[in-house]
Amino acid sequence: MERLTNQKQIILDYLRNTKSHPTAEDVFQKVQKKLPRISLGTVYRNLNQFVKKNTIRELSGETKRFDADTSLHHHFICQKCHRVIDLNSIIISKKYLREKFKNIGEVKDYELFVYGICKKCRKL
Amino acid sequence: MERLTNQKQIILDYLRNTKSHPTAEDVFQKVQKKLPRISLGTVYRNLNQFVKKNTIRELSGETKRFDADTSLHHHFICQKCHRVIDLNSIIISKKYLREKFKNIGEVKDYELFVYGICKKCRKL
DNA sequence: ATGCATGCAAAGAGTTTGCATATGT
DNA sequence: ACATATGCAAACTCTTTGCATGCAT
Repeated sequence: MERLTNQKQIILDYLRNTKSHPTAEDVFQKVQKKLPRISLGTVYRNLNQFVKKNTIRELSGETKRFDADTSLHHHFICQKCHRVIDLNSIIISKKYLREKFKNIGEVKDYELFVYGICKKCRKL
Repeated sequence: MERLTNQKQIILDYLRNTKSHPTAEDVFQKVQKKLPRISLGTVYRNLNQFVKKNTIRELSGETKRFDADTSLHHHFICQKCHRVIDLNSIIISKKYLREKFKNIGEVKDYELFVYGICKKCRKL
């Protein structure tokens, strides 16, 4: 059976309390403050385990990022500061896509990335 | 000024004549058949140059893939064979997104990934 | 002739893995 | 007690880069 370790709890806690879509390295650095002896390998192993169990989801992009919010939502990626911002409005329904692309394959999921310059960077 | 080499021409030719959204390694292996002495480094350098010039586009995902079709279209990614299939119908307009997310940032582009099991794999 | 591009090999990121040890159940 | 998880380091994959040489302009 899977075991609930301190490392796991703290990693998951961090992911659930941030909206920053951190990379594995980010997670490592944050978690390290609470568990100085944790290793990057452990972070990777746990992140991958969480993804497999669908506890978190992985965002593909230049660098992989992780998101503890597995509900249907999308992302805005700033082309300047590379920040990832949640887009909470659902833009397309899965049902619609399923119907639309039934001759391509069986649609399981979808992900929309919107690229641009975020408000903060726009101001600079 | 940028120089047009044999290597560049053959790489671009290959990209323009395939719909397979190859990875850098794929490109290398194909191009190697015509230019046995080409190096992976050259392939990477040229792909990056093309992306910068907007001659091709880069698809983010588990592994980076490249697409010589820079027009607005989306992708279906098979979760089994990892094939990338073009989805040619435009599902959302850029204008719509621009308006919808104007309080988040300035929308420049967007990319829709639809995940699922492709027809071919479905049959297995 | 000039300087951008190439091949090669080495170096860098990011990620995974083997192994002995530690720890949750 | 026992199996899973950890820390550490080595290994792997993907990508970039430095350098001497080649080649397009």
